[in-house]
This record gives sequence, C-alpha cells and structure tokens, in this order.
Amino acid sequence: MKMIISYDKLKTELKSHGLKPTFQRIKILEYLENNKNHPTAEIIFDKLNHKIPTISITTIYNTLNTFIKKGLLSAITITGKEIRYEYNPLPHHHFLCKRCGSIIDININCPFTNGTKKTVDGHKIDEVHGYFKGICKDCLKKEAKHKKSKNV
Amino acid sequence: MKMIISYDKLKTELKSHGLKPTFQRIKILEYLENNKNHPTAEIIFDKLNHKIPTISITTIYNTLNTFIKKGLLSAITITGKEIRYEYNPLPHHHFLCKRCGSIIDININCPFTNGTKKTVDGHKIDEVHGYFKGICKDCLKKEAKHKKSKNV
DNA sequence: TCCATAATGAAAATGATTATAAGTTATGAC
DNA sequence: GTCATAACTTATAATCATTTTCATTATGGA
Repeated sequence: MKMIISYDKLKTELKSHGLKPTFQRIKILEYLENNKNHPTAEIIFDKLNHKIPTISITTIYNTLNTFIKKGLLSAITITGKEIRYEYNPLPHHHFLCKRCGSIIDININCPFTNGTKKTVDGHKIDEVHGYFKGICKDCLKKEAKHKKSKNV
Repeated sequence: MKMIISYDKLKTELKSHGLKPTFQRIKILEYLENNKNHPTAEIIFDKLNHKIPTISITTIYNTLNTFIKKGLLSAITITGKEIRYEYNPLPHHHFLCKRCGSIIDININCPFTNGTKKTVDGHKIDEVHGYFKGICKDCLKKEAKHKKSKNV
C-alpha cells in the first residue's frame, strides 16, 4: 500500500465531517482511500494490525459505521455474507464474479446513479445499489483458453 | 393465508423440478406462492410451526436453499441483515423503506431485467439485483399529513 | 493543567445460517 | 410384502460476522 494522501489532508477530511482525527481513524481512512478493492472489516483489521498491534476489531467496526453515518464511506452487501466498504464513491454499480470472487466497479449510464431520477413509483430514493452476479471477463477468457487447449 | 393453489399443482411443480413432494416442501412452497411479502426463514418457520409443530428451522433453511438451487425461488439481501425469499419471480427490482421496513417490488423498464443486455463491460451476467433504499410512498404521505396538522 | 466528553479496546453476547449426526420415511429390487 | 438403500427431516451444536457492554484512555476546550 502506497501512501498517496498526506496525514494533513486526512485530518482535514475527518474534521470537516465533524470527526476527531484520532490515529486509528486516520489509518483506517488512509487504507480505504488507497485500497479500492472493497475490503471487509476483517481485511482492514489484518492489514492495520501489523502497524498498530493494539488496534481492536471493535474499533474497525465502530469507525466504519461512523464513517458511513457521516457519508465518508458506503457499504456494499453484494456477497450476502459480509459487508464490504468503499471510499467516498460517486454512485455506481457492482459486479461479483461467482468464480474468482472479485468485485468490480461498473460505470454505466443509469438514471438512478447519474442523478436524473430521484424517485421510483412515488418512493423517495436515498440509495441505489445495482448488483450484478456472474462470470467476469477474465474468468471467461481463461475458460475459453482452457477449452481451446483441450479441443472441446 | 388463503389457500389458492391446490396441493396437486404444488406437487406437480415440485416433481417437475426434480424434487420429491414431501409435506414440508409443499407447505413451504404454498406459503411462498401465497405470501409475496419477501419473508425471512424465521417468518416462514413461525407461520408453519402452528400447522406443523414438528417442523424444524433446519428444514426451512434446507428447503429454501434447495428451492433456490432448482430455480423455484430467489434470494433478496436488500436489508443486509438477513435473507428474504421470493417465489419464482420474473426479474425485477426492490425498494426498502428505511422508515417502515417494507420491501416493495419495482417494475421498471431496465435493459438488465427485460433480457436486452446479458453482459456489462464484457462480464457475463447471471443475476441482477436492483436495490433502492429510501422512504416509501405511504410513509411520505403520513409525514406530509403530520406536518400539515402541526402547521410546520 | 484540569475536566468533561468522546473514542478505544477486550471480552462477551447476539443472531442468522450451516454443519453434524442421528432418526425417520420413502423407494425400488426382489 | 420385505428388505436395503437413499432421501428427507430433525435436534443439537458450531460458525462467523457484527454488536453490546463496560472499563480504560485520549482529545479538545476552559
């Protein structure tokens, strides 16, 4: 993980959202800004635990929930197994590959993510989640190669 | 719960999907065909437990998972808390009201549910889930009435 | 620096779901 | 019909992500 964002910027960001810039919060936010792979709380914990051996998984959960409440993060529940977290995203959709498990951002022109439509059937929309599941491009390619080499 | 579908039809449906038409399966399928309110496994268990006191929550889960595997049901994870089940649906989207908790079917013309698009960005799509969250029509109406009566 | 408040951390609790293992029922060959 | 086998059901225990509780510690203002 490369450090791209300065601590000062992270601190300012936290303060501007009404949050005290504690060490733990800075490191968690930094991790999420640098890692756009939709990690779980556990993954964040494992990574930060190396640098901050005293950090608790409870703090990870507390912090993530606080960040979501303040609008710094959004939660993705595409797997149905656990919550995955994403930094400050412009609204977009997601694809889950059933073969390799990777979660891929999908940017398509959708009236519900581009801000055109703010209601459906009279219901006021606050959040939109578009979840696609299937086989990703890379896994399709591997499959094709495999079949070819076997002359199937 | 009214009994609309005959046992014979339910039996036939189970058999045509390669499933033995046991009493428990018939009752679970019957419940889901008559109750389109996206129940949890727990809700189904509570309702059936009155008529079948020996039924086990494990059977509910086993059966629901079997039904999904065979394509009789689909799973909705919009709440992020628990799985909700839906009978044999034509693909459509869902709305979760954050105020009253109800889940509402949304039928809009979407290229991913009407069968027009079977891939995104080169990824092959097997499932599409459109989850909207916000305040439903009814709760909006109640809110407006409340404000008016208070002259806010 | 002192104090009130908020944040952190460890351990225990929760709750939905799954795994295990044992019992029961159905099915098909004989 | 009888028997063996497989399929289904059930109760219990296990799992695992997340939350709660509560004692300790850090933070920012006075």
